[in-house]
Amino acid sequence: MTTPSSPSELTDHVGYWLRQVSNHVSHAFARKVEAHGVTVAEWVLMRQLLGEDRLPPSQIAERMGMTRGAVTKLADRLIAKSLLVREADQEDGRAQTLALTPKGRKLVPKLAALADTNDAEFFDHLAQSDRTALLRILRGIAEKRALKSLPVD
Amino acid sequence: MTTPSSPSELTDHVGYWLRQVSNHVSHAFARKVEAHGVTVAEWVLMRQLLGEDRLPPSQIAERMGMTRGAVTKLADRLIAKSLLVREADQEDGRAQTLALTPKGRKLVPKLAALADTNDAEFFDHLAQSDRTALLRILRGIAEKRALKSLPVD
DNA sequence: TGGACGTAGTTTCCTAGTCAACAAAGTATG
DNA sequence: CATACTTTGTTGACTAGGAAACTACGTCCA
Repeated sequence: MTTPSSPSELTDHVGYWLRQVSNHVSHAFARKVEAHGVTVAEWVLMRQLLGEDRLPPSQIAERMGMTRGAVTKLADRLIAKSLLVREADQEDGRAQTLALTPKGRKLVPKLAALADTNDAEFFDHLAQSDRTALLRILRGIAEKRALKSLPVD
Repeated sequence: MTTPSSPSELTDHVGYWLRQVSNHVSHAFARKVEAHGVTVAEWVLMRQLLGEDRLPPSQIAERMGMTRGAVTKLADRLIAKSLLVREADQEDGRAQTLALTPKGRKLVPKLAALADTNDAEFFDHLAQSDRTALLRILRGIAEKRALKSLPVD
């Protein structure tokens, strides 16, 4: 070839569009929850705890795909907002455990409603079949990845 | 209802899986390009410039969905690595213009190859129809958003 | 033509992560 | 049972980006 055969366009990649849309969605959601004084990461952490009632930070870090250091600081912020409590584990002297405060527990459903709204805003206009396909494909990829071990990020 | 009717699960939301997969993909790509001493954002900026030869930072900011401040710093880093040059615009005394150095121009195709690899790694296993559908759906959403104006993020 | 306004880019301050070093506690082994 | 290794969580140094203040230049118009 005489011309250097131009490299693939950014927009040729599925990953490009994925990031584009994902950032949009997350950003829009961030704007919604900030009215309640929390961030997306804070919401995700709180949501984890609603199911479990109490979890060690290490578990949360793993589920959220963050480092333990990040969870420490994230928890600090939530504690400062009185949405979370940190208690020493009785059995293991190293371990801590995180749990929602009543205030925190009360806030989660409101945030969940915002999450529903946000999701609807971006995906409800899709044909039912597309919605289903999208979810199936994404879950498939996520699962495939999870098997290949590695921090979820 | 007697029970507080549990709020929707995180995993009910398309947005959740989108973020999950998007973060995976970007993170994997980040690990690949860091071998060449650049970040994903740096790659995207450089890729923009390959097509255009020279662009004002404001344009780049808009295309990348970043603030102009962020582009200033991003450009600073690339300049420090001798991959980019910043020159004052002749016509407009306020304006600057960014362009790849020869070194930068030489690097882009290598990074593009990594982007191809990365994309293949995550999406090539999909059925052709799923791949097409995914791309179509994502583009559709991105486009719909773009129309609703707003910074791409 | 000079003053108000708009625009381009930079800078400062702040937030939220990572990574790596660490302390404290648990576990396993010679 | 003492000592090495592992694991839990925290901390500090650093990075990347956003928001808003700021500078410098351009444009408009009375």
